[in-house]
Amino acid sequence: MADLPRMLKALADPTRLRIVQLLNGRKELCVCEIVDALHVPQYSVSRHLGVLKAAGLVTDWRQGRWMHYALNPKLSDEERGVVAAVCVRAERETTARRDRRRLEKSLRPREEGGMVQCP
Amino acid sequence: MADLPRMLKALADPTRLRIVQLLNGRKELCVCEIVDALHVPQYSVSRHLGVLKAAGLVTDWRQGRWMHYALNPKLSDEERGVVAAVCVRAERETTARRDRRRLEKSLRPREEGGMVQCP
DNA sequence: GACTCATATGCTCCTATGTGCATATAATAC
DNA sequence: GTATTATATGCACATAGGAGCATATGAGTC
Repeated sequence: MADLPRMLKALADPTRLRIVQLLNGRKELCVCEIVDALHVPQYSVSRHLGVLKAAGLVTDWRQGRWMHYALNPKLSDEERGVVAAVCVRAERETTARRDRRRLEKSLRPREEGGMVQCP
Repeated sequence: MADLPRMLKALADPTRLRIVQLLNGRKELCVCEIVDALHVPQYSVSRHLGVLKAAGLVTDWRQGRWMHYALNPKLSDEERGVVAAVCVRAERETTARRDRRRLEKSLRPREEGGMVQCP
C-alpha cells in the first residue's frame, strides 16, 4: 500500500515485472518456483521479492521451509488496476510466454507427484 | 515507445507523475504552464519532460518560443491503459487537485486575454 | 546434536538518477 | 545589432539501485 512512485519504481524493473506477471492471476508461488521459471539466481529473486514486498505489491508467508508469495490482497482497486494494466502490456514481451512455460513445467511434478513439495 | 520498464521508471517519480496527470485528458501544455502549476523550478520541469519524452510517453513541438508537450499519440492501447490506470490511482494524491487548480488559474488569463500567449 | 534444503542478507562495486546552480540556446521584439 | 522571453543543458554533488559473491538464518530430517 501507500505511495504510488514507490509502487511504480518496484514495477520498473524487468525481473520484477516478470515476477509480478507470474503472480498475477495465480494464487501463489514459492521462491524456488519463481527461480526455476525466470532462470535468475536465487539471491536475485529473493532481493527483488523484497523490493516488491516493501512496495506493498506482494505478501509473503512461510510454510515449512518454503516462502510463499502472492499479490497483496490488500491492494486497492486502483492499485490492482495499475498492476493489471501493466501485466496486459507486459504480455507482449517475449519473456512472458517462456517464463510461464517453464513455470508450468516445474509446477506439474510438484502437483502430480505427491512428494512433499510446498506442503 | 518501446520498453515497459523504461516507461514505468519514467512514471515512478512524483514530479513526473504530476506532469503526466496534467497532460492526461488535455490536448497539450507548454512548459511555463506546467512550471506554474507544479511550483517546481523550470530546469527541473524541463529535465523531467526530457525523461518522459525519452521514455516515449510524451511528444513535444515548438511554437514560437513555446515548447508544447502532450501525451504521445503513438502510444499503443496497452500503454494508454497503463497511463490511465496510473492516473486514476494518482488522483488520490492531494497534489493532484492543487496542481489542477493552479493550472486553470494560469490557463485562464492566457485564453481569455487575447494576448499572444502560446500563439 | 549434525546435515540438508529453501531463502535471506551483508558486502563491494558500478552505474543510474535527481537536485541545484549557472549558463547556453532559440525565437522574437526593438 | 541588443534585449527579452521561454526553454534546455553542462557540471558537481549526493544518493539510490542492481549485480555478484559469499555467508547467514530458519525449518525440517536423521
